[in-house]
Amino acid sequence: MKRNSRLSSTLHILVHMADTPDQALTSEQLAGFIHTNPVVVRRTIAGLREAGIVTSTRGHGGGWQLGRAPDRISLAEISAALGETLLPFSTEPESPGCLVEQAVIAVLDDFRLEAERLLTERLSHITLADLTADFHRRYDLIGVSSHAV
Amino acid sequence: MKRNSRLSSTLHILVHMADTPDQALTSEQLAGFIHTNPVVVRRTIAGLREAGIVTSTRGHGGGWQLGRAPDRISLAEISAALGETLLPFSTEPESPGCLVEQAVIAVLDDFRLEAERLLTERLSHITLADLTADFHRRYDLIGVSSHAV
DNA sequence: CTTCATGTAACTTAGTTAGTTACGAATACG
DNA sequence: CGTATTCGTAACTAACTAAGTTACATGAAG
Repeated sequence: MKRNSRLSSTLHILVHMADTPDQALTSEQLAGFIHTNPVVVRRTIAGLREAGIVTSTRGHGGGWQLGRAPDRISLAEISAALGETLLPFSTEPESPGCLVEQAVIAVLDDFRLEAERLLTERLSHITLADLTADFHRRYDLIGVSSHAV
Repeated sequence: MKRNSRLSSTLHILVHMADTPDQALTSEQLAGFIHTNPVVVRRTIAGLREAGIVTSTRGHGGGWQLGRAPDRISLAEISAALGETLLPFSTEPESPGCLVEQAVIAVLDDFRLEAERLLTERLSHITLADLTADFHRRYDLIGVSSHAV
C-alpha cells in the first residue's frame, strides 16, 4: 500500500507558520516549502481551518496563520483534522452472515479501537511547539558547529 | 485514504483452513470464502508460504494447509508476511537540507518506531487459535439459541 | 499420460490522489 | 470606486496502485 505523506507535509508547513507568527503566509509560499501547488495546499489544510488550527484571510496581505499557540496544537488534532486514518486496514463485512468473518472482524475491531486510543493518546502529547523546539535545536547546532570550524 | 482489507480477508481464509486441518483447501475454495479470484488468493498468501505460516501442494488433491498449529501463528506474523504497513504515513525527505523537515521527520519517525513496536507486541499476543475459538463460541451460541427457540 | 492444482507473468480495469486550470468571492489599497 | 491580491472551490488530467483476469508453465496423483 502506498504511504501517505500528507501528515508530514502539513507539519512542515505548520512549523514554518509557527516560526513567523506575526505574518500571514500565502498558499504560494507554503506550497514552495513542500514543492507543490498552492491549490493542493489550500485543499489539504482546509480541514485544519475548520478545526481552528489555522486561520486564513483573503485579499491583499492575506494568507495563513496559526489559530492558537503552538503548544496548544497537538499532532493528534492535526492528524484528525486531515482526516487521516491511524490504522490502514479495513474491517468492512464482505460476507454478511459468515460467522468466521464475524469473529475475524470482532477481534480486529477490538484491536483497532484499542490501538487508535493508544496512538491518539501518544500523539496528543506531541505539540507543534515540540517540533519547533526540535527545529531550533538543530538550527543552533548547525550554527555552533560552523562557528567552531 | 483507502483502507486495505487484505489482513481481514487473509484471516478469514486462515480460520477456514484451521477449521479443516486434515484436508487441503484449493485456491478456488478459498477464493469462494472471500468472493474473489483464485489467482488473487495465491498472490496474496504467497508471502505466508515463504513465512512457513501455510504450505501449498500442487496437483491432484493439492491445495493449502496451515504450516503449524493455530496457537503458534500470531497476527503479527501474518501481518508482516502480507507486507502490510501498520502505520500508513510516510516520512520520505522531500526537501533535503531543510532543517524544518528534518525536525518533523525525526519526531514522526520516533513516533512511528515506538508505535510499530507497540502494535506488533499486541498483535503477537493474538493467535489464529484465538480467532477460531471466537468463531466456535459464536457458532455454539447460534446453536443454543436456535435450540432454545 | 491425463487431470488437477499451484506459480507466475502480463494485461485490463477501477479507484484514489496529486497536480492543474479556471473563475468566483472577499479584502486591502490608492 | 476599481484594481490587485489572495483564498475557496469546482472541474479536469495524469500518475499510480491494487484487484481482477487470462494464459500458460510446472509439478503431483491416479
